[in-house]
Amino acid sequence: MSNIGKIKIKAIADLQATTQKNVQPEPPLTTKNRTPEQKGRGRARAASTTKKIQPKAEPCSIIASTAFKRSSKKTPLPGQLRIDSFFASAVKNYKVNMVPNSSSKTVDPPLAKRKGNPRGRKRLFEESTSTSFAATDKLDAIPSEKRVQPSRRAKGKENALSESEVIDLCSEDEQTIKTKPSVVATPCQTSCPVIASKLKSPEASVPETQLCSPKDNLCREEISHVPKKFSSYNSSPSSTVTITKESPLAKNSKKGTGRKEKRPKPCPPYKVVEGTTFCVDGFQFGDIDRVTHYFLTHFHADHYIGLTKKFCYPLYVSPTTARLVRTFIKIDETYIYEIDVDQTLTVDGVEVTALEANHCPGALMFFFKLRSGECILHTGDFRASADMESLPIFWNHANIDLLYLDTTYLNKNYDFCHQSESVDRAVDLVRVFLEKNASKRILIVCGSYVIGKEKIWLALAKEFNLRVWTESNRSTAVRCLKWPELDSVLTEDPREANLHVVAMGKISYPSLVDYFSLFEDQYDMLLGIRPSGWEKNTKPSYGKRISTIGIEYSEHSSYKELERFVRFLKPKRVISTVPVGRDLFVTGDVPTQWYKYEGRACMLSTGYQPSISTFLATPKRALAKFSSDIEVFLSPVEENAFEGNKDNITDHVTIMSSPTEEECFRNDCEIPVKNEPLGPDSSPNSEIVAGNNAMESQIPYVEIYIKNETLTQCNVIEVQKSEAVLLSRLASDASDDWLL
DNA sequence: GCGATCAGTT
DNA sequence: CACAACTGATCGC
Repeated sequence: MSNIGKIKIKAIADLQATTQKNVQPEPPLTTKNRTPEQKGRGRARAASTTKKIQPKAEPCSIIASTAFKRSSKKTPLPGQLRIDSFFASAVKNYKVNMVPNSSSKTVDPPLAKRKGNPRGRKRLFEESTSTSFAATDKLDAIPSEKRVQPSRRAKGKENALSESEVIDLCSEDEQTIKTKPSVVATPCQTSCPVIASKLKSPEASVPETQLCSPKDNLCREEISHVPKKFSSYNSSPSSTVTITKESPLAKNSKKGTGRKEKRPKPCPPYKVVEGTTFCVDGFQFGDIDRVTHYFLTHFHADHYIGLTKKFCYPLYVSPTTARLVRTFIKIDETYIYEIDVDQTLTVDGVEVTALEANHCPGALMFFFKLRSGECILHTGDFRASADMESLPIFWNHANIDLLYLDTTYLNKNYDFCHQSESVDRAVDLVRVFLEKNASKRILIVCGSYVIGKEKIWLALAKEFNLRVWTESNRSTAVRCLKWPELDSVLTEDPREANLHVVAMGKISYPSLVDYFSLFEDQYDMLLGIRPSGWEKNTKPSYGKRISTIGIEYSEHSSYKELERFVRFLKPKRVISTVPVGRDLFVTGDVPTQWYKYEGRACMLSTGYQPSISTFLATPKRALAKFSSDIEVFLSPVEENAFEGNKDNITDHVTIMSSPTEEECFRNDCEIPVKNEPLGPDSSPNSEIVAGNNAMESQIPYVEIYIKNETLTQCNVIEVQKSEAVLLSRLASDASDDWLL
């Protein structure tokens, strides 16, 4: 094959230089380029280091940062090549030359923090005690329509199993009922998770650094208010986690008061990460047997429900969520472990990496890499985006064994525009409204959750130069976000603000009528804004005094976004974490064709993979390390091109296009691959054909034959051979049945 | 005062 | 009517 017609477009070194790939910890971001959230993070950290022992901030403990600019595009650019085609069309004798093990980043565990005292008691979302305006409390209470509560149903009737029942999480398919383990640990063992970890098998024992440090004293102190835990720590170590039906949180049962025993809900299996003793977003199930660490993905009530100040296990949260938990729930500081976006901690031998979930502020996804090498992603609540496909961790860990997926909108009917479009639409509608009523004094009232939806009201405030007032609980929450732009528009005095942010439930006509009555003297009109996933195609309602507009705005993935995300990850298994009805045990059904690839036909899937250019632009993706004494081989093409002068080209391979292939493209015929016939799936529609026929000679190279008109001027791309190996690995994983 | 849990709201 | 995420109310301690 000749090199005629090949043009070297860009050395990978240049690409890497521009993307600061993999090598060093990311330099501090300039304020200018950071998102408010990121800015907040930095500040929060600086501010919070006074008391708390931070996890070791070794450079290697932070795998990578994805704090690069995120595109708002939902689909790859037209000219981009899709890597799924690359995977799918691997030639039949595709062989992979595995490199010497890349130096894996080892990460030190977050050190145990043992200090702090239980704090005083306070209600969640208590009323603020002081505002500059007397109406504030009144505002907080609006609307306070009294409802008569019907008589309540019997407690615990739903899913109530006998206390001797446990769920075996060996297999998601086989939830068998077993007898509760008879072994009960001592009070301190059971109440102190750190001690509890020690009781586990040797290989599962925690590092010294994770043990209770002021020797267990605190653990003992905790016993007094720690509910007794029924656990079996002497059972053999395995991936099995059992969940007791009876909870020690049923402290009432211990009091012998004769009161009917209160049992927590049984814990659905998807709350516990398989192969670990980690529970994600499951706090309402009492003590879960053998669960030693808890993770809270974000601070929304349906996720932290059950988390109270009595909580006494290690809790892993983002810094933002940590501030919210400290503020509203006040669990013992001892148990809060912060993990920031793109940070990796080793927890009980499991590498845990936090990823931005694109949900509400502080929302995380958790990527678990088990001792076994198994990789598990838990999305928490998230909104999938194409940008996530550039996350280095997905490229550096090509195999996801299990995906816990937020399937909130797992229905083809759910299709949302991008959040930026929602924001633009809100701004446009408000602008039109303001222009049409230019002579009027207008109060804008925007619905919101305690956290979430900030982008909408912040955009309005900035665009129209509005001051913002919000209810006291939300105001407190917003301060926890450490988002300077939000702080800068907020005011304590509702009279000073012409944009009020209130609970979503108050954005209804009758409620707004009541609300407006408080400000009639100050305004002529009120415009209510409802940002919600349900506001698709809803028409604004314009009234003489009260108007409302709905803004399609979702913080969960649309169906298409979900599909694309799952197709991108190609996990071996998927477990939905979203119940479809009232029964927490019944969750969504993720279409298996999104991730199960059987036979060749399935490998022709299109449309949901990132492009090669996305891959190349991914900052900090891992590069396999080559030691200097490994001889570097070149593809035959390169050898021809450089006539054996390997020294100049020692660390690259070639991704090249073939003139023959271009010709074939023009002629719409099959693409010949060097020395090999094409596999049957390499139809003319394949955009990229990858080949590596160098297994015999252990040559780490990959050739990618590009078939795309837009790249005819840039047919040859150099990549580092280690990247080629990574590509090979990805390709081989995706197409095992194409290997000899 | 606290936590559990329900119904109701958008 | 989907729904998530509250919000308010009651109950039992």
